[in-house]
Amino acid sequence: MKNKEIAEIFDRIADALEFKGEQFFRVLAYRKAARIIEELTDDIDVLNKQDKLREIPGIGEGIAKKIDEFLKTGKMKKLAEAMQGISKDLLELLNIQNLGPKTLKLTSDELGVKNLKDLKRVIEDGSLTKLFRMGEKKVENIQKGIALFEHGKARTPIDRALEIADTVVKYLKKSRLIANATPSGSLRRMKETIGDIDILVSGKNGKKIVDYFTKMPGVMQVLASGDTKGSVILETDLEPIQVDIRIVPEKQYGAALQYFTGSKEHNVKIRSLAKEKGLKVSEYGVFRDKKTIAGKTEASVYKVLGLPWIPPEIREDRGEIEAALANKLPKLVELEDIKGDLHIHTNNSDAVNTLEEMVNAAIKLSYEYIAFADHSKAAFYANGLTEERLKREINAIAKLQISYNNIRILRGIEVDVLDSGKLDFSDEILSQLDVVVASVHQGFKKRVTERMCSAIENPNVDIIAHPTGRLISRRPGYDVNLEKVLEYAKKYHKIMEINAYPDRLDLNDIWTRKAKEMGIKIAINTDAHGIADLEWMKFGVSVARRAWLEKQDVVNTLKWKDLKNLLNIR
DNA sequence: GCCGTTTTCGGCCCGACTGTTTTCAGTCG
Repeated sequence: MKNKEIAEIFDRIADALEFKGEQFFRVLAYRKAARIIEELTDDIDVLNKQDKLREIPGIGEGIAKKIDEFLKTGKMKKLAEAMQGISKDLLELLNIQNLGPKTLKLTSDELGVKNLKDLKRVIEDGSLTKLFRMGEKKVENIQKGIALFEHGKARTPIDRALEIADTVVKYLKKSRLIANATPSGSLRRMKETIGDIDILVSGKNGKKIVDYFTKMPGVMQVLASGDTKGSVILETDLEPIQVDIRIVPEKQYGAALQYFTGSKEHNVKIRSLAKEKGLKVSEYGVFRDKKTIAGKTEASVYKVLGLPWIPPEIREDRGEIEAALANKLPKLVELEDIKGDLHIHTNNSDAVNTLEEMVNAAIKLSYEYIAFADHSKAAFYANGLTEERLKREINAIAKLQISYNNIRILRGIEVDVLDSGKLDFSDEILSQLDVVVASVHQGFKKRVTERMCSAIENPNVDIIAHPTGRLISRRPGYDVNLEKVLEYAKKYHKIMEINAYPDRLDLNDIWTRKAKEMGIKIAINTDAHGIADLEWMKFGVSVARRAWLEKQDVVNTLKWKDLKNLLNIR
């Protein structure tokens, strides 16, 4: 698929045009196109051949033509034209905080800056300070931006970000000045990784609150501190992270929460919808002329626009506003709907807890069932089970089940899909199990699509685990044609997994939604290697919610007797 | 560049903070 490549080209064009001072909205159009194409699950080449590109909102005549040009010739004239006289190295510098397109253009025109090295040089020799509207402070801020840029501003995984946000909220709430504090932004939308942590605060004395905030333990640097806004870089035991707070009066909390939760794209659409109705939406409320007509609660903001409240997880401008207008919002699956976990490890392979300890932990979560899926023998690095040890585990589970009548303990395996495409255990053994979870753990570049498809064809296989194998910010995932794998899953009625391990979250939101649209059932599993990991279920549910999944799309929301039928368990 | 039951032209979300200025431009979210 050329989707990613094309999205990157449009982003590059947007950068170049922005740098050159092209009309803001034209730049925006390219950025929007890039985002849409990046999120597309269909092959752009196929869409183009079917002449369907123009049906996608945000892709018009101009962009469609450029895509066609690129797919046919491998080139795009517009890119070469936009890049005329500038280099990739120069545009990279736009990622430096406090250095925007205007300033970069000026340094390039006046001082001949072409790359990071040049930029550092003009700071060193003092020539940057001499530019129009440039002063010492601005240069200092650009230097700080460079430091962050060089450090590589990594995005923080959702689980870590939640912990940090929790610490900040606790600190804030200790102050009497503060009535309320809520994590918002991408954190509230439960994106898989978080850039900055945004926290909305209500209280009366903004200035004092910001002061208190910037004095929090661990603050390395204060980026901004005004009457209603504060921004700091916070030291953590991993990477430093930016934390922003925004202070509003109690009666504007809903409007501010709506605004601060985003996404930006969602808000742009909400605000333009308001405009059509002669209203104005800002973080201070919804206004008709100068009169406030909503804003105390988030629901009130949506209501005056004629919309039901929209759950934060789907506020990405991926059709949620249109669905809300048509009163067709999904009733999203919730953590409380989950009745079991179908992918759990024990100390029989590479995990820390025993069968019984895991069973007891599952009972505490009020689960009706759990399935043990230890590794198979090919996963020797994970102390995978041999046939003999699997048999022993099966017997142990049978024994355990006798003393636990309030939970069903399912006999399963996470069986490796071998390089040949065969499974690591014979059909005879697999057929004795309640749940077979198949996954690829090796040979990431060896015909992964074909191997997965042949695993799906095996009648003993129930679930395909972590279908792309990606590890967030660490490993891109297998070389796999997911579209084809999903088609097979659909054909053979197999279940696809959302692996809730925070570094995996695999399938992701976009592909899970695609799977749902194809009518494929999903299992949300933690892949727990210890009791504490069972809590990861909430991250998996968040992915499901971001993918618009409803309770009936997720197999482990089923009652035991229904799951039993689905899996044909004796 | 995209888009359209007010438009095929003229809009396109809205505001805070900072630094460098004497009223505003640039950056960010």
